[in-house]
Amino acid sequence: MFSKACEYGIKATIYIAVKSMHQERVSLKEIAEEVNSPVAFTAKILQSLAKSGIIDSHKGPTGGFQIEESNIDAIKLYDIVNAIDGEKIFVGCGLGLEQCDASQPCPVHDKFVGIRDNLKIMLQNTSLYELATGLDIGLTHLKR
Amino acid sequence: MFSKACEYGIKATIYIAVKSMHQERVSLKEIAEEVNSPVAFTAKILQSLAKSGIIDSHKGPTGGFQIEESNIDAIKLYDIVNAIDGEKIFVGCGLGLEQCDASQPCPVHDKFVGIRDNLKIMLQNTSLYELATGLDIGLTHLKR
DNA sequence: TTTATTTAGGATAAATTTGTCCGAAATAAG
DNA sequence: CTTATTTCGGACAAATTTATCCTAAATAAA
Ligand code: FES
Ligand code: FES
Repeated sequence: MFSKACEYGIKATIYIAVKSMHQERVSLKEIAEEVNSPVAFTAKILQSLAKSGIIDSHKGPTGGFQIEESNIDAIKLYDIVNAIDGEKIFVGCGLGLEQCDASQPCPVHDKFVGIRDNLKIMLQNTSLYELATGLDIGLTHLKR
Repeated sequence: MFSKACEYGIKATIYIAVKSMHQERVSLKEIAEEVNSPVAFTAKILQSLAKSGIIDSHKGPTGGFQIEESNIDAIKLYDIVNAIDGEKIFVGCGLGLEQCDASQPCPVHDKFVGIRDNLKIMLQNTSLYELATGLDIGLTHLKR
């Protein structure tokens, strides 16, 4: 469904959000530990999320990653997935035709579009805030 | 969403079904052309589908692939996806946790399970027969 | 029986994704 | 200013997926 990079990116962003809601910046190392992801690979992903403007990064001692608290509710799961995996999952043909086009549909078009749109809507309606809150109160988990 | 192998496999199977409904066997070469897929790679996929019992293969002149006509309605899209990509897409965690478990859920669990289950149900309810019929009457297309 | 045709299957290669390493740049603190 | 810490960014490596090549095996027909 999502790439590994995207899975790590989502988990990392949620963890950063939790810390940010407690006015704490968090280091790459801590993130990778909490999210159970390879450190250097996670660094790349966070770098790209920072460039996308979803998270903020600061170098040097006391540096690390954070998310402006006022943004946490506005950031949707959709934004993270779109930033890392791109929009292909939201607009691409289920059978890999170069273009998904209702006027020239593939055999699964009608049935696939519904699922694809539901996924998109779900991601657009899911805020980083609610995901972070669930984690913060111990309702959900980032590793097992 | 699906792997390339799965996309090719679905398209190939639908094409074979159409031909089988007209009592025709079809060669690898023809399939790859109609499906716009690499010949040798398609061969591997068809080989595995044959081993899974979804399609039948015959060697030699006049050989090729076919599907027993009485099975075309019983075969579901789910069977093809499951044979090629496995069940991970139907039971796996959206964030890649080793196990999707409602008693130890990841942050997206509740929202993800709905999408995942809808996909599964859709695939289970979609027969090869209806996909092949749509293609046969020119309503849908395997390439553009 | 010989030949032509077609799938089976193993080895290999290319492309992509995932993951590592290391020096550079920024920056906080002594 | 110096040092320690942390992210940045490029090069590189490993793993996986996608794709190719070639020979073997089966088999239909001359
Ligand atoms: S054309 Fe294939 S999903 Fe729309
Ligand atoms: S635990 Fe992640 S989807 Fe169920």
